[in-house]
Amino acid sequence: MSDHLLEGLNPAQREAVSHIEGPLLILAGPGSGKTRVVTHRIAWLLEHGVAPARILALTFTNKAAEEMRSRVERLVPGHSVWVSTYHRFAARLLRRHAGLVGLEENYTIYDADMAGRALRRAIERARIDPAMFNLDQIGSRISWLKSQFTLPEDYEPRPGYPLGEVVRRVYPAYQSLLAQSNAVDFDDLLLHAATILRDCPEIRQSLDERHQFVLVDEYQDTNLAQYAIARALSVDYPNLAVTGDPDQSIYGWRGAHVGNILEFEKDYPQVRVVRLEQNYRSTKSILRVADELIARNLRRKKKRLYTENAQGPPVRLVIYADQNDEARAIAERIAGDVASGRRRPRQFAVFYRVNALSLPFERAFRELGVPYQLVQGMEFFQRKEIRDVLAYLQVIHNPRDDETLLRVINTPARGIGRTTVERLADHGVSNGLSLLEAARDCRAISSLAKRAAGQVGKFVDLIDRLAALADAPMEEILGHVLTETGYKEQYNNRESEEDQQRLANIEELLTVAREFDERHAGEARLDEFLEETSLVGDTDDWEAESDRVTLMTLHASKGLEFPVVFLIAVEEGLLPHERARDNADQVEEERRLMFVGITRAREELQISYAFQRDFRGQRKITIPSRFLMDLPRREMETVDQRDHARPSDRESPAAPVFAPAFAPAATTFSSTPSIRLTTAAELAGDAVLPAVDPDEFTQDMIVRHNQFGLGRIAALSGNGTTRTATVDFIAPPERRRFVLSEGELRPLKR
DNA sequence: ATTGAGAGTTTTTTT
DNA sequence: AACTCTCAAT
Repeated sequence: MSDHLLEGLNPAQREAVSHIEGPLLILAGPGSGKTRVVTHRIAWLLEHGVAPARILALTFTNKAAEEMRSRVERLVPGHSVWVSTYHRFAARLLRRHAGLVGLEENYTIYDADMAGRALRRAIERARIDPAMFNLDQIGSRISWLKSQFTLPEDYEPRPGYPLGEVVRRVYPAYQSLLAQSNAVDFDDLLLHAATILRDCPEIRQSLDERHQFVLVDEYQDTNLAQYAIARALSVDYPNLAVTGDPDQSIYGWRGAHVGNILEFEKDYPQVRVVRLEQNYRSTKSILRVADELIARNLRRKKKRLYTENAQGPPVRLVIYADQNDEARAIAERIAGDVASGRRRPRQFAVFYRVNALSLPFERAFRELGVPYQLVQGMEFFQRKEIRDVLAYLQVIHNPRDDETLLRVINTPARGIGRTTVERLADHGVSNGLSLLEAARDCRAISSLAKRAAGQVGKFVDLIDRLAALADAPMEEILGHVLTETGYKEQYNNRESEEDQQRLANIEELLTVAREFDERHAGEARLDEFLEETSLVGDTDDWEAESDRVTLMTLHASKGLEFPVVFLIAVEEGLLPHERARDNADQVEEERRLMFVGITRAREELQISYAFQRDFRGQRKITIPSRFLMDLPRREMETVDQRDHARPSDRESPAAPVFAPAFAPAATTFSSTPSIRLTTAAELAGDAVLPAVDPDEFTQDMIVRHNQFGLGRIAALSGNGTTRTATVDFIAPPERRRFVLSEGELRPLKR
């Protein structure tokens, strides 16, 4: 009856899909059809009589959750299986049992920014000199402890470890500050949930019973708190199925515990282990390089990877003269393939270890008119203006939240300065009041200036007016927030690009609210809206559909695939990163990171490094990465591109002036002496292009235009100054005509 | 309350 | 190089 679910699967995949009861460990190599197996298994469970409400699938990202949900939906339309991120699951659990960990159900979830503010105050309160350690160091240490399921009272720092001593004092102060504001940070969601499950047998039992079949994705990335949650749900009903690949564990630095997957068999001795080793993604050439590399890691479960895919072209290993040549040559290679119609921009990806390496590529792509998207940057809900506006909603929902109140009390500026705030806070502390309550007393606080008291009074009235709307639709509440706080007004009269963008973002937020209202017709709830907006993440906004070259860090690339991958800057200090150098475990993690990058490639892979690189304002001769020694070099194509390089000891001028990359590229792949050809007039900013004789243009020639990017000449007509060309542009695809003597078009190559 | 100089940093970041 | 943070001056 459910044989269709096994169709087209290999024996290992079938074994995993048709497994029903008992613990299951799926070791899934890259490109082995893991998601397919997991979704088919859910469908299989449903077809074999498991009630949808008994199934819980936990993922790390919203994106993964969304993907899983929709793929199950395709197999079993109308299913109601709960697919959730760990954090969302924990947030729900916490909302029902907040009291058990000293919270109220209307608690606020702090994002990184708010958590940082709270931490700053906690450091002050613990009387630690903030200059001793930077905020991030302390913050990430606390975050690490939380991921290890270590509560403040359990923390014993190593003696003689100064940061540990500081953390020992700050951590409890930070936690009590959060508790006082009835707030949690991201780590707390997991920590509190795990604590409740550990300390309350009845709750644990009932949830275990409710979620009899638990599936966990990317198990190699679970930290101890997450592990505790998954295990607590699988005691009486040990139908825990985890999937993962130890070789793709790249979040150890955040507390992910590879041991969780390596030791799963100890936790559940009767576990069924299924290995998905056949790769359906990459060519033999690529997979072989990946396999050789990862085999050098000592602490791993041996796994052989194989594929029945084609051999494919050899993996290329290229050395460039410097970072600009690297970027330039790769951009040209991509531009060429796109222009010739061989590939689309979306088929390419460039991976690097740190975000700072993207710069030369952005410049090169822009100059060549190649569309690209940078996966990074500030995601919508983290933008300041959005956070500011949402902060008002948080205050309405959780009036005890001092931290957030501090954020909004003078945003936009309303004459409540630091001294005023301090006096309010003093009054609050000495009378056991929250900041908002203290503010209500403003007229009774003697230290407060008349004028200041008046401003505070107005602010309290404002909050009260907004709070009266708490049950209204989100769009309405937000509308009032925007007008009554004057937040929108402060941008209205300005014209700078930045402010216009902010206004547009605020408009966009209103749209988000409207959609939320529609989805929750009639009973839009503030708490759900806040939960939703707090727990949406980054990289969720990477668009697979848009036809652009992707630029991203190796970390961000996990879970994705591209026909052609360029892995750049494979140099000591960058990959492996210098911070990992002295620690064998960390070097192994760096190697896994490279493994992840390599295995994203389907058809073509190029690994490169530069002879010399400018980084952090310093020019250095690089040392090729030790990982290059781990590769099967004989089976690869090694290319030394340094000779083609232009001398690089001159300054690179600002890009826009030279935006027209009329650099005649000599041959494929070689870099071009573009800036060398710059004339004095161009240096002066006139951007006078060297004239191109209209007759030089030929049918099918690849040309570029400053505004429209790359295109191909579809037709030519006329002669001399009236000669015109019809050009088909690539992205976006459109056709335009040009009079060639006007000089807007340049051949890509001459 | 906002600006600016000067100093100090600098990975990766699913939530 | 580019960013953030701090502190002091306006």
